[in-house]
Amino acid sequence: MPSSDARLPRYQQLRDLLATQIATGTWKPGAAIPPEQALADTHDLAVGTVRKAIETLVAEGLLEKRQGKGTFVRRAEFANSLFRFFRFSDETGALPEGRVLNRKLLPASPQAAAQLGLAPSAPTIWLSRLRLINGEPILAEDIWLPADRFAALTDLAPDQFGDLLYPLYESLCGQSIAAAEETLSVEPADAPAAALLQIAPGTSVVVIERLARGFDRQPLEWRRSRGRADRFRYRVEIR
Amino acid sequence: MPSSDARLPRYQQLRDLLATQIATGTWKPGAAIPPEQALADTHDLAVGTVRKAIETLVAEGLLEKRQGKGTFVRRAEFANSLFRFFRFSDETGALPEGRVLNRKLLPASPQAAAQLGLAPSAPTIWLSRLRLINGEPILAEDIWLPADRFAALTDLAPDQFGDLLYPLYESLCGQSIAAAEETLSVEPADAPAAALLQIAPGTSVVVIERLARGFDRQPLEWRRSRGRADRFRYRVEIR
DNA sequence: AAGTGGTCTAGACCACTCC
DNA sequence: GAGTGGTCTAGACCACTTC
Repeated sequence: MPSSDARLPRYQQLRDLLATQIATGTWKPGAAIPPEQALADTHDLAVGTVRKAIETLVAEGLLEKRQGKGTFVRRAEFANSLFRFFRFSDETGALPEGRVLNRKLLPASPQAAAQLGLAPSAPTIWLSRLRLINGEPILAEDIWLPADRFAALTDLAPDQFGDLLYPLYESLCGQSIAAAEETLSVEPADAPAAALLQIAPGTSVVVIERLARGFDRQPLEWRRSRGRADRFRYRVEIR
Repeated sequence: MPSSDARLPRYQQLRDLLATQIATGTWKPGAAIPPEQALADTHDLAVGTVRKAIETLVAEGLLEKRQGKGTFVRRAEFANSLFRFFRFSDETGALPEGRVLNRKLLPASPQAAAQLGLAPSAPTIWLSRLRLINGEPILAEDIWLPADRFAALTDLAPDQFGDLLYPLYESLCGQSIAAAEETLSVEPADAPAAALLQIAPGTSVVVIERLARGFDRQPLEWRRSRGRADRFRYRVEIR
């Protein structure tokens, strides 16, 4: 379990404790955690040690400090942080529409199982989803989620998913996405993808494969997106 | 110049000073900087303050600590850190060959001037370069460099550039690449690119535009690379 | 004025590396 | 054993926010 080893430095132990409390909702996103002095008193630590624990959580993106006001649990803005890397021809940065076309309980595909660290054919929730800008289809997505963690999604009608999935994962399933790895490649469109994207079969599409992880680095979502190459624009900063 | 503002926190001033000394070669890459206590004495600071300055430089990737041994100037491993994002069909991770085909002193193109922050038509060094894996052309690159900072490259024969440019920038011109921004897109190959990549004109190619910056965030290199889409594989970690 | 985080100090002891 | 960074303390004063 994530219970801290007593041989670890004290600021690490406090960091782990605070991380657990944040994850289990002791303080809601946007709320303030206790002042540094209070934490120091209750845990019998020097303020400097508390500060170091908090600093690491700030660096990890879990907390946010505001001078003179306090230290706050950060709202997960992954919709922005992940999707602002996409810039299709529409330069307004408008939020793309998300439309869930299909949802099924399926045994994991070999690739999805391997990526998510599940047993072969473990139960997963599969989503087929289309993303549109100005009503024009841009991305066709296949999404696999471990069925046990995301059971709540089976009760939701497809038209109730909304434009963003990650806030839904958080509010409905208690699963927060903290980081992701993406791999990009190019391939010819197969017939179903071509139909969804309204392009000729065989036209080049960009493939974005994403493995999204929680704060504990556990894989939570495996996603394979295919996008129109002519509208594709992807921006990255390197170290 | 980058001389620190006295109103800044002292650890920031020390950070700036150390960064400048690293950039100007006071300590060579791989060498140790003075111990924390020595820095505290010479700059009349508490050790804790020195530690904070060093911590930020470690976080920025300029320094590296080794417990019990000292704090060292990090060797720039940009060959790895930048190019390991590329994984073409050759999965061995073999270093691609780099071949400079042409080098000219040219007035900057409008796009290059804008990206590099130069005056229109400012003098630049332009390189045409081909990258190959197993003798097979993979990437065709156009590279623009500000002529003043990279003057030393005009004396070098094209076949003496070697496979990696960034170590050359550092050793010959004293210019270190610290970070980069890349934008990916897809377009049809024009005739010259198609010829270099040995593909049919009009075939889809991946375009990677890269602006590389020094430690002081100054733009140093603007690069436009076109790659065979069928061999393209690009991997990114998001936060 | 009271409460918060931001900076800085001065010193203690521990853990690792090298000789 | 000497020298390095790693952890931790206890306290001071500053800057910002809120009342």
